[in-house]
Amino acid sequence: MGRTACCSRVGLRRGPWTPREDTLLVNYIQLHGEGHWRIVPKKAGLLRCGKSCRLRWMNYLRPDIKRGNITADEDDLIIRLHTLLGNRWSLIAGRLPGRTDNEIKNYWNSHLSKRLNTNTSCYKKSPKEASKSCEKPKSKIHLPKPIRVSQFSSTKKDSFDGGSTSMASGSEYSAHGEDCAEVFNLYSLELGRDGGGNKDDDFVNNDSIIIGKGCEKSTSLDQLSLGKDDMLDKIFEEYQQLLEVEDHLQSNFSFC
DNA sequence: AAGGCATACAACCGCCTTTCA
DNA sequence: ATGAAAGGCGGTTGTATGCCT
Repeated sequence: MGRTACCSRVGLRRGPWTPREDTLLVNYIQLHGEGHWRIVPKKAGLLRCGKSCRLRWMNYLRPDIKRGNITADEDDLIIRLHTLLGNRWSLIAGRLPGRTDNEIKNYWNSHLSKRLNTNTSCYKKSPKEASKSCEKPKSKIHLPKPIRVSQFSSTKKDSFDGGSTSMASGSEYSAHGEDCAEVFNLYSLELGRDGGGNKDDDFVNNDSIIIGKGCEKSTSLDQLSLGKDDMLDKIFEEYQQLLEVEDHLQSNFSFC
């Protein structure tokens, strides 16, 4: 509370990272793993704040980051997920292996938001009707901010387990637990069949929420550490579910 | 060729949540 | 129970690059 930004301390470098700094950071993390970002710069010999190191690693240096253009499939998935989840980039990124929240956020801001703003056509409406009543395509079904559930959130210890996938695994937790339940609640709200009672109660307390195949709230470590293929399968299944639910929503609501 | 403008994206900021002593 | 530290997230900014006139 009321702390100054760590990067504002005098003597610390800011701005673009040099290749040498990247190398120092990568070498350090390969040796010691992620986490304890506060001490990373000191130990790695960097004149950066810990937060800056974390950001650089998460958004740029991690070996599992997929670089290059967003594919059409990813593009489509981002749009659909954004429709359901809003600006919750980390959740969206959790469903796009190798993509970072920052990258998706940038992509959205520079490409998709403009594209969608100019595309005022309405779902399944005649051009006539659309031009009459559509101001904007419905793209927001926002929930209150989700509560982080400690059961699923990785602890500081967890994040220091030496893996290169701390962030990714955290996202996987989300992808298969927390936000699935959340999306389920969201679907329930939209479909007018509240899962019963306070959705936050469900979200937090109901250990047996079943979203459908491939999206159950699970607490098993085995399930949390899914293999890459399993993860991709699950993502694909969830994608299909999103499509189905979206179709359902479209047939139940008039969007404009 | 040069200047202005638009775009893309890396990086920073500030706030919130979680953890732990 | 409480407060500080650390991690995480979304919004915003700064700058490099490309395109257009």
